[in-house]
Amino acid sequence: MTNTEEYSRAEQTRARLFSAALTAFSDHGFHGTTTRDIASAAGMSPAALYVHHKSKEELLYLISKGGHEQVLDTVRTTIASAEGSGARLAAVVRALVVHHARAHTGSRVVNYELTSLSDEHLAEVLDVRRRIDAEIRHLVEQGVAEGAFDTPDPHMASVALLSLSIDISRWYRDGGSWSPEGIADFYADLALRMVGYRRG
Amino acid sequence: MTNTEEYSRAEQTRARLFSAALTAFSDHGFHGTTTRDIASAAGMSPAALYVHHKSKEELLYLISKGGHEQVLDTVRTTIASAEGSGARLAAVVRALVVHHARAHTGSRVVNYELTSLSDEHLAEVLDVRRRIDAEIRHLVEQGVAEGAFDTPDPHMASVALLSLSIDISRWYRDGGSWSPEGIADFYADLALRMVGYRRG
DNA sequence: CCCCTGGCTAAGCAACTGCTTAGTATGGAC
DNA sequence: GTCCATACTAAGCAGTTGCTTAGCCAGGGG
Repeated sequence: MTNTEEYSRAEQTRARLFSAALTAFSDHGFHGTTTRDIASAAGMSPAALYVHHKSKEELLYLISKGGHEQVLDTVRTTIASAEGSGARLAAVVRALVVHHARAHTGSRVVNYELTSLSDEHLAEVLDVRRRIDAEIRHLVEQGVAEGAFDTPDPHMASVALLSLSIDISRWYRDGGSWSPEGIADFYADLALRMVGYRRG
Repeated sequence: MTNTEEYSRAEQTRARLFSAALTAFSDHGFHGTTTRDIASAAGMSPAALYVHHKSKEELLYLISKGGHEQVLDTVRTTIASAEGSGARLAAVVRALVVHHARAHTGSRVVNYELTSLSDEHLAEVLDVRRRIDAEIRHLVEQGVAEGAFDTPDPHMASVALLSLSIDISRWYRDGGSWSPEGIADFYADLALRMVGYRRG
């Protein structure tokens, strides 16, 4: 091993290919992106991609899986760090909004390119997705059980909450008049209204 | 003219190509769909596509433009047919939800394949989109002016309302346990909560 | 000094892409 | 019956696709 640095040369190259693929997939879609696009954006020849990754699809898989796991992690950490259903929901929505706005490029790939994954990879990603859904659903159901929330359908409400956050990656643009944090504050309030939160 | 029927043979063929393209674009994306896919799904040779359409992109344009115009039309008609800001908002959201659920295949293309349009076509479609946004924004602003709605940011609230409706086309699946109408009723209530509606 | 390994490239293959060309079948007008 | 516009197809062209092959090159260990 020649790895005296924190990250080996191979790891740095892999990271460059990863982020080149992420940007390209976000801008032109998976099928609209060529391996030559990715390689040249990473400053390498097309063949170099295959030194570090099995296929173009594997890059999409790494992006999708990693992106979903990051969201799941954020949700779990946020829920654990707040007390009370109202504060928890507000904090989670805030975190989800900030994430989907700041990382809107990656989030677009994560949420809109799933159909280009292989069956096995898709199943894996959908599994993480189900865990994210479950976290939000439990949070809303707990709030209702406690009497802090009032909604006729906790499941549908949780779908709507996640939906609202995810869709930010579709319309958010850098340099607009709304900051991720500004949207997050507004959406956190919106979320409490949606679940019929009443101060306890 | 040989057109004794209501629709000429050419019009029927164009419609078949249109709906074949719509399904294919929705399933595999614009770049993931080949002209051969579209033609064979419509029961024709690849060359037949070019008898009726200038290019593959033109089909996407027709789908996107038509889809957006249909939404604008629905929104305007619905607003005109209801009285009072609360009833209007509920009716519009209901209509938007039903549309994006029933026509989720087409709506996916309409909302997620815009980047594959030519610059001119994209500009045209974004123009219709801006008019849809404006309708919703005016509706919310009017409700606030009347004192029927209470929200700290009518513009952001209207973006959230549209966002929630559009994202249905991403997650809705036929044959699930939720009907378009069931979701619509829930979302109409959600919308009123989001804008802080108070009975007047 | 030589060699070997990890990281990379030039060249290219077979399949596929959007779209065109040149031509065929059909059915109504006259 | 002849004509002709309309609706279509078989074949193919030039460029592009994902990915492979064969080999080059730097640099550390022996």
